[in-house]
Amino acid sequence: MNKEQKRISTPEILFQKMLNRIQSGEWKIGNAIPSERILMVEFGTSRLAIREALSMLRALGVLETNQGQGSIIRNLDTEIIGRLFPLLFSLEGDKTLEHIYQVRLAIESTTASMAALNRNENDLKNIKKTLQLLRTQIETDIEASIKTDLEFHIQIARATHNPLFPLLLETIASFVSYVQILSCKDNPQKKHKAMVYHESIFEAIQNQDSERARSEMESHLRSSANRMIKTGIII
Amino acid sequence: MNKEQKRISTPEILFQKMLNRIQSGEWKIGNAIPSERILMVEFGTSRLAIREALSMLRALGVLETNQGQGSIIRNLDTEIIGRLFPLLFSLEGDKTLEHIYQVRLAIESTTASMAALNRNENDLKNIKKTLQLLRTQIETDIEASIKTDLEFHIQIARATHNPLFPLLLETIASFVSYVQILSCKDNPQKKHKAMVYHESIFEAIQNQDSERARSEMESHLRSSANRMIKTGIII
DNA sequence: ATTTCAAAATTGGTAAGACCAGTTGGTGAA
DNA sequence: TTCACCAACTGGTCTTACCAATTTTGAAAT
Repeated sequence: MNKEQKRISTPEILFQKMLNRIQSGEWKIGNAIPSERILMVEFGTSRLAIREALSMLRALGVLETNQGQGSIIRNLDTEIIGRLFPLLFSLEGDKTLEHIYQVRLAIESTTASMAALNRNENDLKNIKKTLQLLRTQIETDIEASIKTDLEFHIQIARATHNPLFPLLLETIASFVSYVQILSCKDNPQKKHKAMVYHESIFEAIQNQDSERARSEMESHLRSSANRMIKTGIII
Repeated sequence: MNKEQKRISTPEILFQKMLNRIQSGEWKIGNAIPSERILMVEFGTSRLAIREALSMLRALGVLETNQGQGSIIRNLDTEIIGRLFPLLFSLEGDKTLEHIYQVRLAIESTTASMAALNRNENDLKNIKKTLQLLRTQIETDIEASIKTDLEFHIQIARATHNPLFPLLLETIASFVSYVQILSCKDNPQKKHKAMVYHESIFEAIQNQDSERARSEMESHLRSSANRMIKTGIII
């Protein structure tokens, strides 16, 4: 029983038309698009429909709007993927701590290795700075050090010069940070151990030793994963 | 000179709030959300703002709306993400492609290895069936074989028994399926080569040889990534 | 009592008009 | 010339009204 074609609403049509204009180059990236009032007469529709279509473009990250100025077309990079990842992950059930760590292991053993090959001096400087911050925080402010720890890993991901890796990592990590806080407290021995790993990873990346970077990262993650899973803390 | 915080518009806020409701499970997938009139009083805002927020959700594919019925929360299928791909072509089309392949490599070299260790007989049966289907399709129906190819990779990801891997892979892969269709046409030699890799990967998983599974998968992906990037196919 | 079917109520879709809130640029005063 | 202020843009929001599709209701016919 073939249902009728679903009526396509006006904003939907406008959305498609605008998308076409962008793809065809009629609306160039970086340039401003006509004002809502103008679009209104141009498309022969109400402002409401225009605004809803623009909202859709905004939701996708193709459009950036500022009051008083207008809207400009943005270059839609891989950021959109990052925007959708959290949604995908939260809607799908069944995340155990172990699952998350397996993914993290897959991602980070690669980022460590790639970072060792692709890092430039600036990357190195950033990672080093974060590492130093971590070194002091780990003795004083546990909660802050968790954040810095994540930042350290993200810095490494950035050094791959593939924007997807930091995005992915942030998404994944948002699921575990809570646990880390509970786990790391009052465990000076473990803290020290983690710090040693961090230093080793940094060294390997500095020396562009991709294999060692990968294996140190693996050991680091495995050890912290084990610790947490053993303590039985589930998110 | 720190710019003021950009004013966040009402629809934007509503969008976030609604997203939270979805993620928190207050609005369940498959269920209808309250009508626009009700949301209007609930959030204490005008219907316009509500509608713009709903438009954003629609644009992301999390909401499906039908006149006279209302709106229901959709499970965000990874397919919709693939639809966005044509948007991220502009300047960095090939670079984006490369980035995606790097992530795929990170994920799949791990899934192959893990699958070799964790697969059970049922997994094996599924993979084998898909592989056989692929063998026949690759001679006859290219388009279908692209889908089956992806299915093969996802089967492997499933065999890790970590649900995050297939999810991740689907997301990533949905971006490239477009390209593959264009790329694989009329290239019997490459098709054969890909098939050989597939067989090898399967063998390794069957024999629970995790190291070989990893390396075969790596070679496979590298070779197909190279092919596509070299041919310079941009959508 | 059950079935049927048309009217009513409910849902989203669209329009028009008014006004608020930032930004820009021009114009007049210092 | 320089500075301050005031239009005239821009998007942001609300109200009201009405259209269109669907579902629900309830009364009439069986």
